[in-house]
Amino acid sequence: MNTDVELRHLRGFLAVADELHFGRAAERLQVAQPALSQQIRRLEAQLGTPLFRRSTRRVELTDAGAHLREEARRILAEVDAALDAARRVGRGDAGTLRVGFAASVMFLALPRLIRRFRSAFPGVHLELRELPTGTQITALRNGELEVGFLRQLSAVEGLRMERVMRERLLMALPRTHDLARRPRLSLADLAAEDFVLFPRELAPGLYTQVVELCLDAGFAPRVVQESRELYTTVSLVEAGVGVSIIPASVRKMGWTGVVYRQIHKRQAETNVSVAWRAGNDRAVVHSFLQVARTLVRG
Amino acid sequence: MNTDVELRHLRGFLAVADELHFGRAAERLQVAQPALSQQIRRLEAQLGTPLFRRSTRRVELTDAGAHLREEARRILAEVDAALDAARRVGRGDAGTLRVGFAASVMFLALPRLIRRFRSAFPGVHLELRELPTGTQITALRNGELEVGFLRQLSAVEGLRMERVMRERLLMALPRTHDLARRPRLSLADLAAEDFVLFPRELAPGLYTQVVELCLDAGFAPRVVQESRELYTTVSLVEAGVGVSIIPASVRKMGWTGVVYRQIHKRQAETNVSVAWRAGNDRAVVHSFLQVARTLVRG
DNA sequence: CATGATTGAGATGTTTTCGTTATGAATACG
DNA sequence: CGTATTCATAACGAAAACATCTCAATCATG
Repeated sequence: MNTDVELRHLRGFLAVADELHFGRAAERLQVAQPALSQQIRRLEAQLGTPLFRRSTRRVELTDAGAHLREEARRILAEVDAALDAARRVGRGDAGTLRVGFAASVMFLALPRLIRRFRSAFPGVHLELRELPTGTQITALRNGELEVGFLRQLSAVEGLRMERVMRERLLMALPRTHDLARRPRLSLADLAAEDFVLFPRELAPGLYTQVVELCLDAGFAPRVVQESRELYTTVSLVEAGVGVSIIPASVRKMGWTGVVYRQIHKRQAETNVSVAWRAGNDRAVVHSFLQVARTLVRG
Repeated sequence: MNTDVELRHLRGFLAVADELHFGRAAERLQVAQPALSQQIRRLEAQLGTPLFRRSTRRVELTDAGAHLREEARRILAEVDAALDAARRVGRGDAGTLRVGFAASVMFLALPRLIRRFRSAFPGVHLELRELPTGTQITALRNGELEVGFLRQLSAVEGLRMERVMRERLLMALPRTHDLARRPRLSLADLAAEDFVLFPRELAPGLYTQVVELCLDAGFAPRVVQESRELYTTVSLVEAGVGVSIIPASVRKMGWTGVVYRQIHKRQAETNVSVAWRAGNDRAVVHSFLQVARTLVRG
């Protein structure tokens, strides 16, 4: 039906429609004038209707030509856009990327990473989903997720991982608290204190790690208050509700009524890894990983 | 830049993207398989990115390919649509047609004509404008209007005209009126009556004609009430406000409280002509005229 | 593990298509 | 009335797209 019409014909037609002059249009297209005449004659034959009314002295569009002109202009622009978009997707500058993250990672540098990635690859649409580590791992394997941020130590079959962040856990206590006067604290010093912690289900890995740290220190933390946002947690600490154990990056929030103390244990450290399916060669993924790796250096 | 990409390449790509099989796609396109391989290799070279990940046993889309697939499908559909539209415009089955009409024509068969045209050429968009005859004539010459309906008797330089309707003017009076009992009336019998007429500016030609008819009969009509819509005029007549002179087609409205009487004069006739610019060969215009001419026969 | 079937890619010759040059015809303009 | 401009036509040549044949790789199957 229309399968003999090629973009070349539309390009030629558009040039003549713009110039209303076969000679100038041919020059613009870098072809000889008779070639253009033939192209357009063929197009007109295909359509079964003239596109120009031409004498040797004047060229003007017919109704059909005027209509086709607008359409041709749009279509050619769309082809360009589509091809450029495909190029960008091929380079990893565009497309959709599904990123999962364990809740506790939100406390860390994820927001900064997202911002950094968005500015580096503005064409990429990010789908962010908060998911428990286990769910992420299956989702990554199923291809429902391209990238995951999780607290996973051991290797997982079929996935590749890289540590992107390591940060210490700190004790946080109210400035008004008696213990706050001492420059050094051991975890055991908190044995009798009230704790403010996030709920276990929100970040099971981190929760377990915190509890185990306490058990190592010889006590089980008495949680008097739960809080889903780290921001709230710290403000509760400041208000004197209790003490807490939080990732070091929180210090940057700049709460004046809270003091932080090192936990002198090797396990008092949280590792955040970025994970992706082995063999996933989507260019967007590598673009993202490239940005994620900048976190390692800071 | 993208000027080497042709629709052929998009068609080939789309076939393979749909089939995920070079052989079947080639069959669908009625070409040999190696030709397709080459087409797609060229497209990929143009884009600088692979569109398929292929082994000898499996073909699957890359991200760039998946994106391009949707775009290609849309673009090819749009090209088809654009070419079809151009064909239709060329045949006069589509486009925009600007139609002017003198106000008094609205009283006649214009609505029926519009309806008839719309069903015959649903692709054509009609721009209807009520304009005085004089304005229409200049608008037709300027190309601001393609077709006009007017009451013009004499020929006009540069325009072509055809009478599409001729209808008599009738006296209309309330059934309750004394004169309504007489089966035959002459116009002079209305000399002393109150008249309901449309305002002069609304249809100057028809207005003048009505007044001249009365003057011929030896009186000037005393207009006690003006009314912009003919519908209203007749209802006022029925209400006994006065008598009127109206085009015969109004009788079809079926007012029971109104009686109509012939005016036995040759001038008691209104001619409606359709006019267009001489040499206007827009296909839509001729499509419209073709429908307009059906009015002559009824 | 070997063999055959299937599938995409490569190489080569042919056909088709497209473009260029040369020429012709029509129209506006001096 | 002649000239210059401009689009169409014809003939030729080049480039491309395509078909055929062949190969290499992979998967299924006995």
